[in-house]
Amino acid sequence: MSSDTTSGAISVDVDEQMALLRRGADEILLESELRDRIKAGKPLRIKAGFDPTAPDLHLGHTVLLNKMRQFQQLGHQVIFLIGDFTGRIGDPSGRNVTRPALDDEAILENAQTYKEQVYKILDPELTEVRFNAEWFGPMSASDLIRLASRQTLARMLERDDFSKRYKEQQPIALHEFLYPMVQGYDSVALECDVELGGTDQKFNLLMGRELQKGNGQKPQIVLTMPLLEGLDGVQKMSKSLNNYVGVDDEPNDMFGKLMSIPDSIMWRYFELLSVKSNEDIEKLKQAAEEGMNPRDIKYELGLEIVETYHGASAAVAAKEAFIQRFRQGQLPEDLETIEISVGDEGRAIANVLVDAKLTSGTSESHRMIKQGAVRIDGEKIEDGRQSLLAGETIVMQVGKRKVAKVSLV
RNA sequence: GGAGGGAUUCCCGAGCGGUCAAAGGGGGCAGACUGUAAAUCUGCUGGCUCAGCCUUCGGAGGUUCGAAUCCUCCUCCCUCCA
Repeated sequence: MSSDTTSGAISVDVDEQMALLRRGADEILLESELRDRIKAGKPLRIKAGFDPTAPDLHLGHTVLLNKMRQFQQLGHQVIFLIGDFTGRIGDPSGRNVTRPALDDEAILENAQTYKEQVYKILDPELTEVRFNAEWFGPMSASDLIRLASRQTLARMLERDDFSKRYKEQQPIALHEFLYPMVQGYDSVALECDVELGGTDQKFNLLMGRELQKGNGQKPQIVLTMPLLEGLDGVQKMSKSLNNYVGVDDEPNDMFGKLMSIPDSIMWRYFELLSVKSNEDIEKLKQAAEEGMNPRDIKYELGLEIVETYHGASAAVAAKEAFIQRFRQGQLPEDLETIEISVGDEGRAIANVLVDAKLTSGTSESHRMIKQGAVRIDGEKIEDGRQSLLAGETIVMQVGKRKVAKVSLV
């Protein structure tokens, strides 16, 4: 990233800045305010808060980080706020039950993981990492009550999930009302110009505007980003749905997972995750219309993302490995040999498959064999009861994705 | 405190006392095809010493030749009334 950006002078044209910042955004409130502030030419203070609940990030989380990076590219100051204080409260957003609070140790640990991971995307020079316990820790009860006095019950119930729970007579703990106020107060403490968040955070982000107004500050601009769909292309990316690409995934795995997204959502991935310019993405779309294979467009996506987390050479290697493995049906190169003991009598194939962790049980082994998915040294196996004897080293495959080199002893 | 309803295989959700390893959907996996681990089509989806056997239907007992289906008690969840 080239940077004389810290000087405060921003050279990029206002329209161009707006086009980049608008990309993928769900809403900008108010867009005219953002334009005015950018036009003023001073670096803006951009905040995004992260609850230290997720031990590690997946690409869904990086949608926000990517938007933050764009602001940095344009020379603005980004604040990565770790909600260590608010993490103790638990965020009710989109939940219908009260979340458990985290303990101190977990918070510290998670915060550390964040710091390690985000600098793969953000420019450390232009990133301010803050913890909100900094100002809430010393806050007195009277300060907090004073803060709470600014809001009303009616205002709180404007929020969908609160009003829904209220109507359905579900419990809403009082402390949950504090969360939006506390988050909003973060913006006051940091004097933010812009706050980023997911669409589900809109209410909290708007609260920041109100509290800033009440404290004589210019209200922040709110920019919401959509939630990224997971590998299935439908549901939001999440660990529990197992449709995610983890920031720490191995290069080959990461590349492969990205290749498996439905073609229909690949542009969305570009829009929300890619560091490519709008023009470059436009060019790719053009090429697609002219008949470029969607697979090759996804290669571009995979290359870029693997490069971000593992470096350029790993990205190229991952792509090569993918082509060899799945397009040409070759075996992966760096296969480790595992030793499996078969005893004097030999051991049935169904069992060796389990020993090699290729199947989860002999029932599955037999099932796979019945379906024609099992090969040994390239030859299809018909009978799982057949015994393998010691002495040989063989390559066992189950389906296209599971392979093991096995030394029988 | 009172009155009802429910707990089923990864998830949702059917289930007449026998023909239920349990419908259907989702998810997952596999095969075919391909432009890719896209799309589409087909199949599989409790375990095992696998053409046979064994263990499942909240938990513990009971009735019966036989129970996911009937009875008793227990645990948890939901709805309504006070």
